[in-house]
Amino acid sequence: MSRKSATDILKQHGQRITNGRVVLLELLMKSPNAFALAEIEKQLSISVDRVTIYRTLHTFESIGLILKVVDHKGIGRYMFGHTDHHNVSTHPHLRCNECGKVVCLPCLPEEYLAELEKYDIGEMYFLMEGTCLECSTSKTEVEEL
Amino acid sequence: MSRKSATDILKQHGQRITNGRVVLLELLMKSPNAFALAEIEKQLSISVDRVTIYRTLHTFESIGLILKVVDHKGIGRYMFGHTDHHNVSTHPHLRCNECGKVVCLPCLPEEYLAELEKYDIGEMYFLMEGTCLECSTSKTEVEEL
DNA sequence: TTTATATTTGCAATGGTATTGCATTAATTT
DNA sequence: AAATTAATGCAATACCATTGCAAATATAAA
Repeated sequence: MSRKSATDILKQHGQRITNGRVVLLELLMKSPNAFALAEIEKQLSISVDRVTIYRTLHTFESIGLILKVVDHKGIGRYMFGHTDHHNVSTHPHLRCNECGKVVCLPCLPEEYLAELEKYDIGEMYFLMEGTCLECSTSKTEVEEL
Repeated sequence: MSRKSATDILKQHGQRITNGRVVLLELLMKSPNAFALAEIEKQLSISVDRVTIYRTLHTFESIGLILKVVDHKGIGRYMFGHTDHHNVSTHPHLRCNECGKVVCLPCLPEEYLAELEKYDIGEMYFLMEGTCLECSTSKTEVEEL
């Protein structure tokens, strides 16, 4: 019942297995962070060209493996998963400024979503930047010392 | 009971009155569009340097005259007003792909906002891109011809 | 009205993210 | 192992945005 390996997932989607792709997908899979390209480059265990990373991210996005969001500075961030709905409509996210993780927020109420149906929405950005519960707890503890 | 002029607004905020600032603010005031810099440059009646426009927009934003949002391509867009709450928390927006206008969506339900208070939210992006009611109505009419 | 001041402007240069073209390399198919 | 097809790396480029600095301009003070 262990999670599928990056390799298996790639095969399943008809992707070629290369070091770069596997390593990149593994990185994205092992953390709920929303990585910017610069962060990915630093954290990859092998050296992969910027361009290749971008192209691979686009591919992963197009086959629904990862979700791209644009943060408030206009920088693209990529995270594994979060693609269980065909869009993110009912599934807003919070990106934590402390730890970088992206946590899922509760779904918007049905009545509210019904309102939105009128608008033929293509792209939806419901990304917030704040402090996740974990980080705000540990901050409080430090302050109390 | 007519709306205040751009000049008056600027004075009221202790801003110096220059052609560029007045013309820029007038442009933003006369339309509910969320302008990107390229669009502003095209539509200004006088020539103003890119850098000056950016700096002026930042100033306007810092004094609460305009709101900046980042669209799904990572491009900054600026719109007059929409700053009646100290942030946009309860006040999501829809940017229309047809006409470029930004319309305000209904506030999020109280219960939902209460959920969000836990997260110490700094930035909130609830910007959608879709079709506003006006445009989707006129589209339907054309299709029906 | 003139002078002093503080802010705003424009230009040039720079930073940073993202993309395109193309020849090379590598993975899969036969 | 050869043929085929896809992925990679490099260099160049496109775009959005920002910084530094000297010149210009708006306001305040004399």
